[in-house]
Amino acid sequence: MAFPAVAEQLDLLRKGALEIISEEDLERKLARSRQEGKPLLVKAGFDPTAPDIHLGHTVLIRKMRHFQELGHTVVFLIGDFTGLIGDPSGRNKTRPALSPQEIAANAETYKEQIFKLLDPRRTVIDFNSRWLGALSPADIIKLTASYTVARILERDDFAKRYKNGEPISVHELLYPLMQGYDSVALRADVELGGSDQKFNLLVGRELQRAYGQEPQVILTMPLLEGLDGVQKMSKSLGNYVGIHEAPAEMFGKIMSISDELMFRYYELLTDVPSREVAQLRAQAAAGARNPMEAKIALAKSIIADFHSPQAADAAEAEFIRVFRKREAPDDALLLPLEADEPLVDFLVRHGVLASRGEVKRVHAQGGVYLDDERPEEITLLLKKGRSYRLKVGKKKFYRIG
RNA sequence: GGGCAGGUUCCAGAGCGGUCAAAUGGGACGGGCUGUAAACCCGUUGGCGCAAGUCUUCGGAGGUUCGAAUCCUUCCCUGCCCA
Repeated sequence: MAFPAVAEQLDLLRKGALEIISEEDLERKLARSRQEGKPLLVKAGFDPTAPDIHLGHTVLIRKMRHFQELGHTVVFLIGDFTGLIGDPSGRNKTRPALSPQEIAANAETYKEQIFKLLDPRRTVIDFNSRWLGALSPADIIKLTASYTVARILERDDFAKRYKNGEPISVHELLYPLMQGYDSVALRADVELGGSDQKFNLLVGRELQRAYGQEPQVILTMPLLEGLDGVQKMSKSLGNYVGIHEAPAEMFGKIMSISDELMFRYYELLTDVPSREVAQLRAQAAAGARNPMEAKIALAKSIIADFHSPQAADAAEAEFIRVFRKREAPDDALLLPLEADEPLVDFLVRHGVLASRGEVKRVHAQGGVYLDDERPEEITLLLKKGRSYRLKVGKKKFYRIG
Protein backbone atom coordinates (compact mmCIF):
# COMPACT_ATOMS: atom_id res chain seq x y z
CA MET A 1 0.00 0.00 0.00
CA ALA A 2 1.03 3.58 -0.46
CA PHE A 3 2.10 5.39 2.67
CA PRO A 4 1.04 8.99 3.19
CA ALA A 5 3.66 11.71 2.91
CA VAL A 6 6.16 11.77 5.74
CA ALA A 7 5.13 15.20 6.97
CA GLU A 8 1.54 14.09 7.10
CA GLN A 9 2.45 10.97 9.02
CA LEU A 10 4.52 12.94 11.50
CA ASP A 11 1.66 15.30 12.06
CA LEU A 12 -0.62 12.52 13.22
CA LEU A 13 2.05 10.73 15.21
CA ARG A 14 3.01 13.84 17.12
CA LYS A 15 -0.51 14.42 18.39
CA GLY A 16 -0.55 14.10 22.14
CA ALA A 17 2.97 12.69 22.25
CA LEU A 18 5.11 13.85 25.11
CA GLU A 19 8.49 13.05 23.68
CA ILE A 20 9.91 11.51 20.54
CA ILE A 21 13.51 10.41 20.64
CA SER A 22 14.40 11.38 18.19
CA GLU A 23 12.12 13.05 15.75
CA GLU A 24 14.84 13.10 13.12
CA ASP A 25 15.28 9.35 13.44
CA LEU A 26 11.57 8.87 13.12
CA GLU A 27 11.44 11.04 10.06
CA ARG A 28 14.26 9.08 8.50
CA LYS A 29 12.63 5.75 9.25
CA LEU A 30 9.31 6.92 7.88
CA ALA A 31 10.94 8.17 4.71
CA ARG A 32 12.76 4.92 4.19
CA SER A 33 9.71 2.81 4.89
CA ARG A 34 7.76 4.83 2.38
CA GLN A 35 10.44 4.53 -0.21
CA GLU A 36 10.81 0.79 0.24
CA GLY A 37 7.10 0.22 0.72
CA LYS A 38 7.88 -1.54 3.95
CA PRO A 39 5.89 -0.84 7.10
CA LEU A 40 7.64 0.04 10.32
CA LEU A 41 7.46 -2.39 13.18
CA VAL A 42 6.01 -0.60 16.15
CA LYS A 43 6.14 -2.22 19.55
CA ALA A 44 4.30 -1.48 22.74
CA GLY A 45 4.63 -3.65 25.79
CA PHE A 46 1.91 -4.31 28.29
CA ASP A 47 2.35 -5.61 31.75
CA PRO A 48 -0.07 -8.46 32.28
CA THR A 49 -1.14 -7.14 35.66
CA ALA A 50 -3.89 -4.74 34.61
CA PRO A 51 -6.24 -6.55 32.30
CA ASP A 52 -9.17 -4.20 32.83
CA ILE A 53 -8.48 -1.54 30.31
CA HIS A 54 -9.61 1.95 31.07
CA LEU A 55 -9.29 5.19 29.15
CA GLY A 56 -5.83 5.74 30.58
CA HIS A 57 -4.54 2.68 28.75
CA THR A 58 -6.24 3.69 25.57
CA VAL A 59 -4.00 6.72 25.18
CA LEU A 60 -1.21 4.41 24.19
CA ILE A 61 -3.42 2.05 22.24
CA ARG A 62 -4.78 4.96 20.28
CA LYS A 63 -1.29 5.95 19.34
CA MET A 64 -0.73 2.40 18.16
CA ARG A 65 -3.77 2.79 16.01
CA HIS A 66 -2.37 5.93 14.49
CA PHE A 67 0.58 3.92 13.31
CA GLN A 68 -1.75 1.30 11.93
CA GLU A 69 -3.81 3.85 10.07
CA LEU A 70 -0.64 4.97 8.38
CA GLY A 71 0.01 1.42 7.27
CA HIS A 72 2.54 0.27 9.84
CA THR A 73 2.62 -2.95 11.78
CA VAL A 74 1.96 -2.89 15.46
CA VAL A 75 3.08 -5.48 17.96
CA PHE A 76 1.01 -5.70 21.08
CA LEU A 77 3.53 -7.33 23.31
CA ILE A 78 2.32 -8.97 26.45
CA GLY A 79 5.11 -9.05 28.98
CA ASP A 80 4.30 -12.44 30.34
CA PHE A 81 7.91 -13.21 31.09
CA THR A 82 8.82 -9.82 32.49
CA GLY A 83 5.61 -10.07 34.44
CA LEU A 84 7.37 -12.67 36.49
CA ILE A 85 9.69 -9.91 37.64
CA GLY A 86 7.21 -7.09 37.95
CA ASP A 87 8.05 -3.71 36.56
CA PRO A 88 9.84 -1.66 39.19
CA SER A 89 8.74 1.59 37.50
CA GLY A 90 7.27 4.00 39.97
CA ARG A 91 7.48 1.47 42.72
CA ASN A 92 9.22 1.88 45.98
CA LYS A 93 8.98 -1.74 46.77
CA THR A 94 9.63 -5.02 45.15
CA ARG A 95 6.52 -6.18 43.38
CA PRO A 96 5.08 -9.56 44.08
CA ALA A 97 5.44 -11.89 41.14
CA LEU A 98 2.34 -13.11 39.35
CA SER A 99 1.64 -16.76 38.89
CA PRO A 100 1.74 -18.14 35.35
CA GLN A 101 -1.98 -18.85 35.56
CA GLU A 102 -2.77 -15.27 36.49
CA ILE A 103 -0.64 -13.99 33.67
CA ALA A 104 -2.34 -16.24 31.16
CA ALA A 105 -5.79 -15.19 32.28
CA ASN A 106 -4.91 -11.52 32.18
CA ALA A 107 -3.39 -11.82 28.75
CA GLU A 108 -6.60 -13.33 27.42
CA THR A 109 -8.61 -10.45 28.79
CA TYR A 110 -6.30 -7.99 27.07
CA LYS A 111 -6.82 -9.62 23.73
CA GLU A 112 -10.57 -9.32 24.00
CA GLN A 113 -10.36 -5.62 24.71
CA ILE A 114 -7.76 -4.08 22.46
CA PHE A 115 -9.51 -4.77 19.18
CA LYS A 116 -12.08 -2.14 19.99
CA LEU A 117 -9.41 0.28 18.91
CA LEU A 118 -6.91 -1.74 16.96
CA ASP A 119 -7.24 -3.31 13.57
CA PRO A 120 -6.80 -7.05 14.10
CA ARG A 121 -5.35 -7.52 10.63
CA ARG A 122 -2.48 -5.21 11.36
CA THR A 123 -1.88 -6.21 14.94
CA VAL A 124 0.55 -8.86 16.00
CA ILE A 125 0.05 -10.17 19.49
CA ASP A 126 3.15 -11.61 20.97
CA PHE A 127 4.48 -12.79 24.29
CA ASN A 128 8.00 -12.09 25.41
CA SER A 129 8.34 -15.46 27.07
CA ARG A 130 8.77 -16.69 23.51
CA TRP A 131 12.33 -15.42 23.36
CA LEU A 132 13.15 -14.53 26.94
CA GLY A 133 12.22 -18.01 28.10
CA ALA A 134 14.54 -19.44 25.51
CA LEU A 135 17.62 -17.51 26.60
CA SER A 136 20.42 -19.68 27.87
CA PRO A 137 22.57 -18.63 30.81
CA ALA A 138 25.26 -17.74 28.31
CA ASP A 139 22.77 -15.53 26.44
CA ILE A 140 21.88 -13.83 29.65
CA ILE A 141 25.50 -13.15 30.42
CA LYS A 142 25.88 -11.61 27.01
CA LEU A 143 22.82 -9.50 27.62
CA THR A 144 23.88 -8.32 31.03
CA ALA A 145 27.38 -7.57 29.78
CA SER A 146 26.01 -4.96 27.46
CA TYR A 147 24.87 -2.61 30.16
CA THR A 148 26.46 -1.32 33.33
CA VAL A 149 25.26 -1.31 36.90
CA ALA A 150 25.88 2.40 37.23
CA ARG A 151 23.66 3.13 34.26
CA ILE A 152 20.85 1.03 35.59
CA LEU A 153 21.13 2.65 38.97
CA GLU A 154 20.79 6.02 37.30
CA ARG A 155 17.19 5.28 36.89
CA ASP A 156 15.14 7.30 39.28
CA ASP A 157 13.24 4.53 41.03
CA PHE A 158 16.37 2.56 41.65
CA ALA A 159 18.41 5.61 42.58
CA LYS A 160 15.95 6.53 45.29
CA ARG A 161 15.67 3.07 46.65
CA TYR A 162 19.40 2.54 46.62
CA LYS A 163 20.06 5.85 48.28
CA ASN A 164 17.53 5.07 50.96
CA GLY A 165 18.97 1.69 51.61
CA GLU A 166 15.79 0.00 50.52
CA PRO A 167 16.07 -3.44 49.07
CA ILE A 168 16.46 -3.90 45.35
CA SER A 169 16.48 -7.51 44.33
CA VAL A 170 18.96 -8.48 41.66
CA HIS A 171 16.22 -9.71 39.37
CA GLU A 172 14.67 -6.27 39.36
CA LEU A 173 17.81 -4.87 37.85
CA LEU A 174 17.23 -7.26 35.00
CA TYR A 175 13.84 -5.86 34.15
CA PRO A 176 14.97 -3.00 31.92
CA LEU A 177 17.41 -5.29 30.17
CA MET A 178 14.73 -7.86 29.49
CA GLN A 179 12.35 -5.27 28.15
CA GLY A 180 15.12 -3.83 26.06
CA TYR A 181 15.89 -7.24 24.71
CA ASP A 182 12.34 -7.47 23.48
CA SER A 183 13.16 -4.72 21.04
CA VAL A 184 16.21 -6.63 19.90
CA ALA A 185 14.23 -9.82 19.43
CA LEU A 186 11.51 -8.04 17.49
CA ARG A 187 13.87 -5.72 15.63
CA ALA A 188 11.55 -2.90 16.59
CA ASP A 189 11.67 0.34 14.65
CA VAL A 190 9.63 2.24 17.15
CA GLU A 191 8.61 1.59 20.74
CA LEU A 192 5.72 3.31 22.44
CA GLY A 193 5.22 3.72 26.13
CA GLY A 194 3.92 5.91 28.90
CA SER A 195 6.18 8.64 30.16
CA ASP A 196 7.06 6.44 33.12
CA GLN A 197 8.55 3.95 30.69
CA LYS A 198 11.13 6.31 29.27
CA PHE A 199 14.07 4.67 30.94
CA ASN A 200 13.15 1.19 29.84
CA LEU A 201 12.54 2.38 26.31
CA LEU A 202 15.93 4.02 26.18
CA VAL A 203 17.59 0.82 27.30
CA GLY A 204 16.02 -0.80 24.27
CA ARG A 205 17.86 1.66 22.06
CA GLU A 206 21.16 0.91 23.76
CA LEU A 207 20.73 -2.80 23.53
CA GLN A 208 19.82 -2.70 19.89
CA ARG A 209 23.03 -0.83 19.23
CA ALA A 210 24.93 -3.40 21.25
CA TYR A 211 23.39 -6.14 19.14
CA GLY A 212 24.27 -4.37 15.93
CA GLN A 213 20.81 -3.10 15.11
CA GLU A 214 19.61 0.36 14.28
CA PRO A 215 18.20 1.82 17.49
CA GLN A 216 14.46 2.18 17.77
CA VAL A 217 12.73 5.48 18.00
CA ILE A 218 10.94 5.94 21.25
CA LEU A 219 7.69 7.78 21.59
CA THR A 220 6.26 8.47 25.01
CA MET A 221 2.69 9.41 25.77
CA PRO A 222 1.64 11.37 28.84
CA LEU A 223 -0.17 9.60 31.63
CA LEU A 224 -3.82 10.49 31.48
CA GLU A 225 -5.26 12.32 34.44
CA GLY A 226 -8.26 10.69 36.04
CA LEU A 227 -11.71 12.20 36.44
CA ASP A 228 -10.45 14.32 39.31
CA GLY A 229 -8.06 16.02 36.94
CA VAL A 230 -5.13 15.68 39.28
CA GLN A 231 -3.99 12.15 39.82
CA LYS A 232 -3.31 9.76 37.03
CA MET A 233 -6.20 7.60 36.00
CA SER A 234 -6.12 4.34 37.84
CA LYS A 235 -8.47 1.72 38.99
CA SER A 236 -7.31 1.83 42.56
CA LEU A 237 -8.02 5.55 42.82
CA GLY A 238 -11.48 5.04 41.42
CA ASN A 239 -11.09 7.99 39.05
CA TYR A 240 -11.33 5.98 35.87
CA VAL A 241 -13.66 5.15 33.04
CA GLY A 242 -13.46 1.51 32.05
CA ILE A 243 -13.97 0.68 28.41
CA HIS A 244 -16.55 -1.93 29.35
CA GLU A 245 -18.76 0.51 31.19
CA ALA A 246 -22.29 1.15 30.03
CA PRO A 247 -22.76 4.11 27.67
CA ALA A 248 -24.87 6.07 30.14
CA GLU A 249 -22.22 5.60 32.79
CA MET A 250 -19.46 6.75 30.48
CA PHE A 251 -21.49 9.74 29.42
CA GLY A 252 -22.10 10.82 32.97
CA LYS A 253 -18.51 10.39 34.00
CA ILE A 254 -17.23 12.42 31.07
CA MET A 255 -19.74 15.17 31.78
CA SER A 256 -18.44 15.32 35.31
CA ILE A 257 -14.88 16.25 34.35
CA SER A 258 -13.90 19.86 34.60
CA ASP A 259 -14.11 21.99 31.50
CA GLU A 260 -10.35 22.37 31.65
CA LEU A 261 -9.67 18.66 31.72
CA MET A 262 -11.96 18.20 28.77
CA PHE A 263 -9.40 19.64 26.37
CA ARG A 264 -6.78 17.31 27.67
CA TYR A 265 -9.09 14.41 27.00
CA TYR A 266 -9.74 15.74 23.53
CA GLU A 267 -6.04 15.66 22.89
CA LEU A 268 -5.42 12.20 24.23
CA LEU A 269 -8.67 10.33 23.72
CA THR A 270 -9.90 11.46 20.33
CA ASP A 271 -8.49 11.79 16.87
CA VAL A 272 -9.53 15.40 16.59
CA PRO A 273 -6.43 17.17 15.27
CA SER A 274 -4.52 19.21 17.83
CA ARG A 275 -5.15 22.31 15.79
CA GLU A 276 -8.89 21.91 16.16
CA VAL A 277 -8.62 21.19 19.84
CA ALA A 278 -6.75 24.44 20.31
CA GLN A 279 -9.42 26.20 18.34
CA LEU A 280 -12.12 24.71 20.46
CA ARG A 281 -10.38 25.85 23.60
CA ALA A 282 -10.07 29.35 22.27
CA GLN A 283 -13.72 29.48 21.34
CA ALA A 284 -14.81 28.25 24.73
CA ALA A 285 -12.58 30.76 26.49
CA ALA A 286 -14.00 33.56 24.36
CA GLY A 287 -17.52 32.47 25.19
CA ALA A 288 -18.16 31.82 21.52
CA ARG A 289 -18.94 28.25 22.21
CA ASN A 290 -20.60 26.55 25.12
CA PRO A 291 -18.19 24.15 26.80
CA MET A 292 -21.05 21.84 27.54
CA GLU A 293 -21.59 21.22 23.83
CA ALA A 294 -17.96 20.34 23.41
CA LYS A 295 -18.10 18.04 26.38
CA ILE A 296 -21.11 16.24 24.98
CA ALA A 297 -19.29 15.75 21.71
CA LEU A 298 -16.32 14.34 23.59
CA ALA A 299 -18.45 11.93 25.57
CA LYS A 300 -20.16 10.76 22.40
CA SER A 301 -16.90 10.25 20.61
CA ILE A 302 -15.61 8.07 23.42
CA ILE A 303 -18.81 6.04 23.60
CA ALA A 304 -18.77 5.57 19.83
CA ASP A 305 -15.26 4.14 20.12
CA PHE A 306 -16.15 1.50 22.64
CA HIS A 307 -19.81 0.89 21.92
CA SER A 308 -21.40 2.45 18.84
CA PRO A 309 -22.53 5.81 17.47
CA GLN A 310 -26.10 4.73 18.13
CA ALA A 311 -25.30 4.08 21.76
CA ALA A 312 -23.69 7.51 21.94
CA ASP A 313 -26.83 9.18 20.61
CA ALA A 314 -28.98 7.26 23.03
CA ALA A 315 -26.75 8.17 25.96
CA GLU A 316 -26.93 11.82 25.03
CA ALA A 317 -30.72 11.78 24.74
CA GLU A 318 -30.97 10.04 28.05
CA PHE A 319 -28.63 12.48 29.73
CA ILE A 320 -30.55 15.47 28.49
CA ARG A 321 -33.79 13.99 29.64
CA VAL A 322 -32.55 13.08 33.08
CA PHE A 323 -30.32 15.98 33.97
CA ARG A 324 -31.59 18.88 31.94
CA LYS A 325 -35.26 18.11 32.04
CA ARG A 326 -35.00 16.18 35.26
CA GLU A 327 -37.13 13.32 34.12
CA ALA A 328 -36.66 9.75 35.17
CA PRO A 329 -34.43 7.59 33.02
CA ASP A 330 -35.99 4.59 31.37
CA ASP A 331 -33.61 2.11 32.92
CA ALA A 332 -34.60 2.87 36.50
CA LEU A 333 -33.96 -0.17 38.62
CA LEU A 334 -37.05 -1.95 39.92
CA LEU A 335 -37.05 -2.59 43.64
CA PRO A 336 -39.66 -5.08 44.77
CA LEU A 337 -41.94 -4.28 47.66
CA GLU A 338 -43.13 -7.44 49.36
CA ALA A 339 -45.24 -5.91 52.07
CA ASP A 340 -46.17 -2.53 53.50
CA GLU A 341 -42.95 -0.99 54.71
CA PRO A 342 -41.75 2.39 55.98
CA LEU A 343 -39.63 4.22 53.40
CA VAL A 344 -36.55 4.37 55.64
CA ASP A 345 -36.42 0.64 56.16
CA PHE A 346 -37.02 0.03 52.50
CA LEU A 347 -34.09 2.22 51.49
CA VAL A 348 -31.71 0.54 53.90
CA ARG A 349 -32.88 -2.96 53.13
CA HIS A 350 -32.25 -2.49 49.41
CA GLY A 351 -28.92 -0.88 50.06
CA VAL A 352 -29.93 2.36 48.36
CA LEU A 353 -28.31 4.11 51.30
CA ALA A 354 -25.99 2.58 53.83
CA SER A 355 -27.73 3.16 57.12
CA ARG A 356 -30.78 4.69 58.68
CA GLY A 357 -28.61 7.56 59.77
CA GLU A 358 -27.66 8.27 56.20
CA VAL A 359 -31.26 8.07 55.05
CA LYS A 360 -32.24 10.62 57.66
CA ARG A 361 -29.40 12.88 56.69
CA VAL A 362 -30.14 12.79 52.99
CA HIS A 363 -33.83 13.23 53.65
CA ALA A 364 -33.20 16.20 55.93
CA GLN A 365 -31.17 17.75 53.13
CA GLY A 366 -33.97 17.26 50.66
CA GLY A 367 -32.41 14.46 48.66
CA VAL A 368 -35.24 11.95 48.75
CA TYR A 369 -38.00 12.20 46.17
CA LEU A 370 -41.00 9.92 46.02
CA ASP A 371 -43.22 10.43 42.97
CA ASP A 372 -41.40 13.73 42.42
CA GLU A 373 -42.32 15.03 45.85
CA ARG A 374 -40.14 15.33 48.88
CA PRO A 375 -41.97 13.35 51.54
CA GLU A 376 -42.38 15.11 54.86
CA GLU A 377 -41.75 12.01 56.87
CA ILE A 378 -39.13 9.49 56.01
CA THR A 379 -41.10 6.93 57.98
CA LEU A 380 -43.89 7.19 55.41
CA LEU A 381 -45.43 3.81 54.81
CA LEU A 382 -45.09 2.31 51.34
CA LYS A 383 -48.13 0.27 50.41
CA LYS A 384 -47.74 -3.10 48.84
CA GLY A 385 -49.45 -3.29 45.46
CA ARG A 386 -48.88 0.35 44.65
CA SER A 387 -45.99 1.50 42.54
CA TYR A 388 -43.82 4.52 43.15
CA ARG A 389 -41.07 6.44 41.46
CA LEU A 390 -38.10 6.98 43.74
CA LYS A 391 -35.19 9.31 43.31
CA VAL A 392 -32.34 9.62 45.75
CA GLY A 393 -29.91 12.42 45.15
CA LYS A 394 -29.32 13.44 41.57
CA LYS A 395 -28.23 10.18 40.15
CA LYS A 396 -30.12 7.32 41.67
CA PHE A 397 -33.45 6.41 40.15
CA TYR A 398 -35.68 3.49 41.04
CA ARG A 399 -39.14 2.15 40.56
CA ILE A 400 -40.82 0.57 43.52
CA GLY A 401 -43.58 -1.94 43.23
C1' G B 1 22.05 -7.19 66.56
C1' G B 2 21.75 -1.79 68.51
C1' G B 3 19.33 3.23 68.45
C1' C B 4 15.28 6.34 67.03
C1' A B 5 10.44 7.72 65.02
C1' G B 6 5.72 5.97 64.07
C1' G B 7 0.83 2.95 63.56
C1' U B 8 -5.93 7.72 64.72
C1' U B 9 -12.30 7.64 61.71
C1' C B 10 -12.48 6.71 53.44
C1' C B 11 -7.33 9.24 52.81
C1' A B 12 -3.82 12.79 54.74
C1' G B 13 -3.16 14.57 59.45
C1' A B 14 -4.15 17.05 64.63
C1' G B 15 -5.10 15.34 69.45
C1' C B 16 -1.22 13.16 74.15
C1' G B 17 -5.81 11.56 81.14
C1' G B 18 -12.02 14.03 81.35
C1' U B 19 -14.66 19.69 77.59
C1' C B 20 -13.23 13.27 71.95
C1' A B 21 -17.20 10.10 67.74
C1' A B 22 -12.27 12.83 67.99
C1' A B 23 -9.59 19.60 65.00
C1' U B 24 -8.24 20.76 59.92
C1' G B 25 -7.71 19.58 54.73
C1' G B 26 -8.94 16.24 50.74
C1' G B 27 -12.53 12.90 49.04
C1' A B 28 -17.48 11.42 49.11
C1' C B 29 -22.54 12.59 49.65
C1' G B 30 -26.95 16.18 49.76
C1' G B 31 -28.90 20.99 48.42
C1' G B 32 -28.70 25.67 45.59
C1' C B 33 -27.31 27.68 40.97
C1' U B 34 -26.68 26.01 35.88
C1' G B 35 -28.18 24.64 28.43
C1' U B 36 -22.52 20.31 32.07
C1' A B 37 -22.86 14.85 36.90
C1' A B 38 -18.16 21.72 34.90
C1' A B 39 -17.22 26.16 37.90
C1' C B 40 -19.19 28.49 42.15
C1' C B 41 -21.96 28.76 47.01
C1' C B 42 -24.12 26.22 51.34
C1' G B 43 -24.57 21.85 54.24
C1' U B 44 -23.58 16.69 55.83
C1' U B 45 -19.85 13.00 56.73
C1' G B 46 -19.63 5.92 63.00
C1' G B 47 -24.22 2.61 64.37
C1' C B 48 -29.08 2.60 66.81
C1' G B 49 -32.72 6.30 68.54
C1' C B 50 -37.94 11.49 67.08
C1' A B 51 -35.04 12.96 71.06
C1' A B 52 -32.53 13.00 75.81
C1' G B 53 -29.21 9.25 75.09
C1' U B 54 -26.71 4.85 74.21
C1' C B 55 -23.35 1.28 71.82
C1' U B 56 -18.78 0.29 68.91
C1' U B 57 -14.18 2.93 67.21
C1' C B 58 -7.98 5.71 67.59
C1' G B 59 -2.42 -1.47 65.24
C1' G B 60 -3.52 -6.48 68.69
C1' A B 61 -3.81 -8.28 73.79
C1' G B 62 -3.49 -7.18 78.82
C1' G B 63 -3.08 -3.44 82.85
C1' U B 64 -3.20 1.45 85.83
C1' U B 65 -7.31 4.98 86.80
C1' C B 66 -13.62 7.16 89.12
C1' G B 67 -12.36 8.01 83.84
C1' A B 68 -7.62 6.28 78.41
C1' A B 69 -6.95 7.72 71.42
C1' U B 70 -4.05 9.91 75.37
C1' C B 71 -0.17 6.50 80.98
C1' C B 72 2.23 1.31 81.72
C1' U B 73 3.46 -3.89 79.94
C1' U B 74 3.74 -7.00 75.92
C1' C B 75 3.07 -8.51 70.92
C1' C B 76 2.60 -7.34 65.62
C1' C B 77 3.69 -3.99 61.65
C1' U B 78 6.14 0.38 59.08
C1' G B 79 9.99 3.96 58.26
C1' C B 80 14.85 6.16 59.40
C1' C B 81 19.89 5.69 61.44
C1' C B 82 24.11 2.56 63.13
C1' A B 83 26.48 -2.49 62.88
